[in-house]
Amino acid sequence: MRAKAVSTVTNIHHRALPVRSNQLGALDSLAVTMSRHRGEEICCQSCPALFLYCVKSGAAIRYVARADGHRQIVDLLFPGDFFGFAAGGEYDYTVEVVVEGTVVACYPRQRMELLADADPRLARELREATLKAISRLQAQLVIMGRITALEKVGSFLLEMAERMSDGSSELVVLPISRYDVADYLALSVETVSRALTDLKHRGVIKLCGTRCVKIVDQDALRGEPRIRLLPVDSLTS
Amino acid sequence: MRAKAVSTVTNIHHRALPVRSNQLGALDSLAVTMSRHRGEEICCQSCPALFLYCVKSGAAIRYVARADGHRQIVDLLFPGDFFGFAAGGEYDYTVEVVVEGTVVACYPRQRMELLADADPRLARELREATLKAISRLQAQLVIMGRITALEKVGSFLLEMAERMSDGSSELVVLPISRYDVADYLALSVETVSRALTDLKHRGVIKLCGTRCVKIVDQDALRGEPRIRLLPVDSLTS
DNA sequence: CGTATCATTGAGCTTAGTCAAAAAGTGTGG
DNA sequence: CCACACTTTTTGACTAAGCTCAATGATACG
Repeated sequence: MRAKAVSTVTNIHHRALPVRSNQLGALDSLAVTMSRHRGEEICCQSCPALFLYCVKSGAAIRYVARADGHRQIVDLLFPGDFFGFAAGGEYDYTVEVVVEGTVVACYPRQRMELLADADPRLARELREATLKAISRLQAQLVIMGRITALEKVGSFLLEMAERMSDGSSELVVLPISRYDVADYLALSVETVSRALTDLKHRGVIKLCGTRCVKIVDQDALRGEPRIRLLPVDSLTS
Repeated sequence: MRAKAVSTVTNIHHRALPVRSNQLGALDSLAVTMSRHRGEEICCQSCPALFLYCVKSGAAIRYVARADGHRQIVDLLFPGDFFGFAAGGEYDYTVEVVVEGTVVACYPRQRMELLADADPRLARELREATLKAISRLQAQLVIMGRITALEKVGSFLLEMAERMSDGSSELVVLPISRYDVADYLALSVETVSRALTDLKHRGVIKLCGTRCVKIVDQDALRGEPRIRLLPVDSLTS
């Protein structure tokens, strides 16, 4: 519930760079790649939506700031993830880099739209990226719908495991702080911390360093059988 | 938390119908319009995503069913709203009609994509519809991030006021039951009910029939100053 | 008019938020 | 390399918001 401070430096690289040609090959000509420091904003709420972006390396969070100071993180952005979509003329969210040296590709919207008109292949790729953004949002919405904090944190870890270490690697390195997790899951920092230690005590996960989680019992996390907090006993550590 | 039963009848109209040519004029030729009964499914989780849809009249809910029986409603669909987007080959949600006689336009995805390749105008309209879907999801995510039940229900009412009676009309007719609202906001039915009566007691809204809400104090609902439940006093009704 | 669904209300209990403080990292500069 | 400051994380105690169970009213529908 506590907001974070933000600095605003710039550091642009005007080269075509070693962008692993994942998607949007058709867009590479338009791309301006830049590297940002931790805490810097890529785009911010109420600013004209001039660019579409794609994370090339590192990580960023996308959040909506409310008047009461609350910050709801609505998306976590990892390499390959696009952001910068806007229904109106301006962004209704802020994107902030959370990993030092995060690299982002920027595509000027106007020119991109024009290109898309002429190039169906590009238009399709664009659609594909948009659909993935929708998927992320829906997945997050489902997590938010979970009842207990333990379930929320559990499914969060699973999601991270899927998205980060692309595969079934059970080792998850969290790129964001407990505060960020809290603002992502709409929980308090304390509850996030407690949920993690609780999961550790249950033997569902192992904590190898504060930001490193090893998933031991994946089924327990997926566990639909309503996971609740503090079973009064079963503290094995 | 209680799931709802579902019937499955069909009732298709193969005519171009009085579809108010809002968007996707370019798509009308592909449209198959159909009318559905309350409780019927338009598309369902794990089914091949063959169509894109647009609500023409009535209302529908889009939800994700979890293994534990919990149903998380992720989107409310009103006239003009598109749905049926899918990142993979199949839907990862179910759409169910909640208003008797809801009319939906169906667009075969394959043919639509082909048409979009040739017609940039259509492609743009499609993108526009997708962006609106993203907006709805994000808005919902922000509501879900609210802390108290009163805030959730409050912002829900505001959202409904904006989307339904397109304008600043303070009279909102809820097309969905308290159960649906509960599954939409991840609250229990009882809490939703209590929140509404609480808002009524505070004089923020008026209830003219169970499904009809008149918003009296819009600012109080928007009220970022943390709204909490049961102030111990101030029961004026 | 009866039945089923929907909505409201009450009582008790549990979870998670809040306040507070300690502990563990992290980074900086002497 | 260590001391110091700062941030992040964890833990504890307390409180209260919301869930559960249960029952009653209201509505809709056949």
